[in-house]
Amino acid sequence: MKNLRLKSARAAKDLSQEQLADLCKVSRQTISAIEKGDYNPTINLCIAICKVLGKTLDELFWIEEEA
Amino acid sequence: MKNLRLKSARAAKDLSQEQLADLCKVSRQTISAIEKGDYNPTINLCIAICKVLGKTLDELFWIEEEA
DNA sequence: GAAATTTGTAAAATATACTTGACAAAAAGA
DNA sequence: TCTTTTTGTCAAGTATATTTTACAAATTTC
Repeated sequence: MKNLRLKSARAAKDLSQEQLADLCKVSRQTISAIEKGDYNPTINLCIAICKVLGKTLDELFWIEEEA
Repeated sequence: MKNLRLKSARAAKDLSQEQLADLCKVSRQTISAIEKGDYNPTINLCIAICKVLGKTLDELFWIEEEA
């Protein structure tokens, strides 16, 4: 499932995937894969992304419904 | 760094590490390692733990200060 | 509409999350 | 004290997160 909240938060800071990736010290493909979904990043990376984008874990990564 | 919030939330539900592990479909050692700290679980596992314990990501896994 | 930037995606390699099995120490219950 | 349960930890293996390189499609900018 796509993570549109992340895509939106990144857009709000006017950052490209590559810029966000650099700030999180991770590759561009990793950011792309997370936004694309079907991906299971580590909590430390999620926290790093949240801090760069000024959001919390719940705001960007919490999922209400999960099969 | 130890995750005492997780340990506390588990105690509040009166669950052993092994019981929590079973409910999260993960090994006991993995739960032990997460509570012990120095560990970097995936976001999906964190979400599974949160749901079992009735907590949110921010409550159990958010970190204010990170070197 | 050409050039530059951004994004999607794929394959192979590497790093690391997680498992399994096992044993000892600590804690809890009798 | 004795027994049972819980927890810490280690070593070797498996699964998967992440990297690197690369190319094409899409978007933006001039």
